[in-house]
Amino acid sequence: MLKTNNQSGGESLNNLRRLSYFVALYETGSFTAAADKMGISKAVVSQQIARLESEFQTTLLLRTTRRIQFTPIGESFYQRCTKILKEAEDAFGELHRYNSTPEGTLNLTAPLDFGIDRVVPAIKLFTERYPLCKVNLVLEDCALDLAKENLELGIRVGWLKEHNVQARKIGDFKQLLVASKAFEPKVQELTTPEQLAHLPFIANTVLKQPLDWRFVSQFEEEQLVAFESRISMDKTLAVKTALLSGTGLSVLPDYSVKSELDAGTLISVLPNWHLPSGHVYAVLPYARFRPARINAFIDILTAQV
Amino acid sequence: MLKTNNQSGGESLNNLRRLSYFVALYETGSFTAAADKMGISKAVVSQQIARLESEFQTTLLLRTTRRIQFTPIGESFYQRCTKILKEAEDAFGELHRYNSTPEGTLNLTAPLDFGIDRVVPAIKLFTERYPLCKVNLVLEDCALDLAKENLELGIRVGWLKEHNVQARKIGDFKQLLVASKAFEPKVQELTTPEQLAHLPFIANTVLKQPLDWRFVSQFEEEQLVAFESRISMDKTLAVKTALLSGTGLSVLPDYSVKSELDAGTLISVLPNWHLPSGHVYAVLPYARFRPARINAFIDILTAQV
DNA sequence: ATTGATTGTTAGTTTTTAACATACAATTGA
DNA sequence: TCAATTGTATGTTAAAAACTAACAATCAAT
Repeated sequence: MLKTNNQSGGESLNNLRRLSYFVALYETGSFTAAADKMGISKAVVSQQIARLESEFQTTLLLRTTRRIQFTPIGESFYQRCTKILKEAEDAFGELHRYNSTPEGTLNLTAPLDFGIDRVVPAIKLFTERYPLCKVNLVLEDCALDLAKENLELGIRVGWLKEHNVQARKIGDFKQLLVASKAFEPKVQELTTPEQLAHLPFIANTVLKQPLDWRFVSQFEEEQLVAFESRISMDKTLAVKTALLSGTGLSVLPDYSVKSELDAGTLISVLPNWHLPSGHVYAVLPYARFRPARINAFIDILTAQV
Repeated sequence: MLKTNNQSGGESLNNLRRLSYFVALYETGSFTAAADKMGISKAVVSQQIARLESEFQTTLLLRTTRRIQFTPIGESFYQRCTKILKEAEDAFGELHRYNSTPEGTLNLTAPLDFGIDRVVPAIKLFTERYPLCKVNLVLEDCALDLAKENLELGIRVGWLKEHNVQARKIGDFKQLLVASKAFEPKVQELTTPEQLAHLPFIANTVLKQPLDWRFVSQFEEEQLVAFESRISMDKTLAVKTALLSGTGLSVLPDYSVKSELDAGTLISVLPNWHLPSGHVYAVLPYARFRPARINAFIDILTAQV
């Protein structure tokens, strides 16, 4: 078997221990004190630091028997090491806390429509399962700054644009062309998207391109349709209300119209032609500590989506 | 000896190796492929991941013989782990690069006065020692946003206010009350700072409180003096020029007036009373890769300060 | 100047950990 | 159903990392 070690740091990358020793050494300022702090013998600290230096052919600190002095590269290395250790602690801490009981107030944000259709039911389950938890939900279609708004969790639907956050995909959704049952006679015999262009279309301005849609048939056939609309609105829920009253056609996410399709008050138009699907993401701020309630809630929401 | 393990992550914190295995497993999606990638046998990957899970009593992934599926906590743990590994690689990479030849253009910023007095000479040495390096110095008294301005290094004098940067102290400075030699007769016989209040004082508005100064005598005696000034300016160099022409007294950093004090064109007023001293910092953006030239320059500058 | 305590390093030994090779059971696609 | 491939379990070997104890270098106090 060919050995292909992709770790660019070389062998030493394997030893987080040495980083801890080095950090302890820096923070105590003495080999003896560092050894005490780590609960090992000072010989080990000396040996491991020496190995660290020899492997990289670098002097991290100058030693006299009475005092140690860090070189600039030693200082710099320390800065990076503490950061790494803190993050490693956090990562393990999260694993550790994960099984502990969630408590406290979960602050989260979600888009209006997805929030109402999916997050609210998840919140119900969440508060039932975890009696010590409260929830504060901020419903906004725009992507709020999590750090600034003091939010622990954001749900994003569609396509991610943010940086400075960690994102995890928690589900997918389809986009469906739907209309009220009243339109059934008009659309029943349609076979291709081209024939739709003249029908009354409601533009959902939450989307970047509310009028241009790419349809793909079950046979991979592609058709671009540019709708014209005399009505546009900036909330998906408002569009749905308009559709229900028979105002026209529009594209809505599946989670938003599932119950109406089941009940038959809305119908799927050209069900054999598919529109681009999107994803649902949980975004998390780069926070040091992540309370158990956050993962607990994501688990519940993921199971629902 | 009492074992006081301060590492909150427990024993597992010591094993960065397991993190690499877990990351490889996640990224390849198979134990066999992960083992190949790491150049070890698949038995090791299986064992180490299992140990990771058992130590934290957490399920990171669900295995079937044909497919593995990560749990939400597994996803979350992966996100943190990749970040940690990238940073560890960078830290070791910096050690590794440190001994390589600096090259490229060093982009840095420094305050006007400190820049001219200290950084410019360091640049001379730097470019002499490293012929492959160029330097672009931005002299600004305000703390520029390193990331935004595409700067690799910032020198900050006084007191740090920034976040989102790494800072290293590279020196100290004293603040000195000085005046032109012409003032010598007037100030020679003064003994306490109180007696200074009526002398003409030039306010350096780079400082937050240019007029209020706390003097401490060699006997730890403390005196607060509130100067009044009819002249204020916002550049330390301009203040010095004004002082040299005998306009009045002011407080200047030691590095700025060393040569004038040596030459006798400026004199130290009440040399037995000390003003608060400050520090010089090198601040670095949180960048992944840090070229060798940066540490090389800091080394030279530190030796100078 | 000498002592004495304390520091960091070194050497030899023991313990712990991780690696390997192999065999095994489970699942899936043909 | 069969063959191939997956992840796991086992016993063994190799390599770290730990300890103890002795050592040389330094500083403070006499």
